Amino acid sequence: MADMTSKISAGLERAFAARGFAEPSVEDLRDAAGVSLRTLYKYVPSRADMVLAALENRHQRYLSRIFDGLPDVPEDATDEIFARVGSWMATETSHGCLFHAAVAADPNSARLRALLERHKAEVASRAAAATGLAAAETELLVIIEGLTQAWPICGEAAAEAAKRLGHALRISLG
Amino acid sequence: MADMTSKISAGLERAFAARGFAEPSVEDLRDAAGVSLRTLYKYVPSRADMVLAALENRHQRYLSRIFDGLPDVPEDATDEIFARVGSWMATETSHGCLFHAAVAADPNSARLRALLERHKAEVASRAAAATGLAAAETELLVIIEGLTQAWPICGEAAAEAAKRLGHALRISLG
DNA sequence: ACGCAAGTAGAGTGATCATTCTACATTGGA
DNA sequence: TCCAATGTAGAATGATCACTCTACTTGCGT
Repeated sequence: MADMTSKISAGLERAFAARGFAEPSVEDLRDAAGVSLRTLYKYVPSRADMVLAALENRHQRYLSRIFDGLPDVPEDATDEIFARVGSWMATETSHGCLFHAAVAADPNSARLRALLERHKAEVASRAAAATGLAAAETELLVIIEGLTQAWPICGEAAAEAAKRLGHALRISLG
Repeated sequence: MADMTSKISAGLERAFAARGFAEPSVEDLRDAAGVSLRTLYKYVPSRADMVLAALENRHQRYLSRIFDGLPDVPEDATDEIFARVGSWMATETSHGCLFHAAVAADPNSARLRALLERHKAEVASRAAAATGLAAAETELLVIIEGLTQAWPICGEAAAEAAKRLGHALRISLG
């Protein structure tokens, strides 16, 4: 069932986001997914795969929450992206990026690294397209990453700082 | 002995930086510290304290590597800070900030959170002072955090982007 | 009705690992 | 010279935990 797969992925994402990657036992993950241990292992054959399934789910949710239905005017889209990243941090994650956290928890996993790079590459390229700042894709990524990591420390002030950096960048590009 | 304490802290920092916070067993940490298990536990009474000792050591090393002996001219100091952060990433850390990684590995530790905040607050305030951009401390923190997280993905290009953001920021502040 | 496909519940297993404990070695000061 | 402090080496211990297995239930197509 596709139902089962997405129910499990969503539950896993919630569990890892709330409690980190090290702490939850597979039995905790089973509770979060709302299925039996046997079924959980049928759809997701190891704990490492549970991490990947959770991140796959988050990737999709993040992209649609940040980039769907942005304003057409590039200046407005830029501010809106940073505002949405701030709101994402406020409601979904109290501490940093879940992809970086997963890699930090298991730095030797090549699959995890690959997923992180795919996620960030897509975020950067969509941001470049929506803001019309294609010549400054790396700068946009730096701002988004910085906002994400600074949020747990500075809160809303980080989003305001990101917007000001976006304006400064646009001006300096002429 | 003060010797023993700093030898142990340095070894622990090396081990956690190389292999993450989850993987190394206490016996691995003992090997990295170069002492016996008994002595290790005498100076650092639990694995959680070993993480804190490693981070304390890193905090000092990071501050002195990034901020010691900066140029007096604010423009030059700004570029130099970003260049040094890039060089730190290149030689010390392949993936992200060790403090964020530690918090991600154990999100419930209040001591770890406190240490992260103290570290970032000091980085931000020293950067603000050295660059003469005291009015934009949060922007500086966003750039440094962004550079640190984007480095594993973009490499040296992240440092160049950070420098351009620094210039744009200085211009926009008039 | 029936039987299979797919689910639940939860006990068992084997490995790993933080922490403690026992036994021994060294060293420097009185 | 002796002892007390501080170190090394590494074997128990006890808990946790990923993963497997057994036994039972349910719903659907024919």
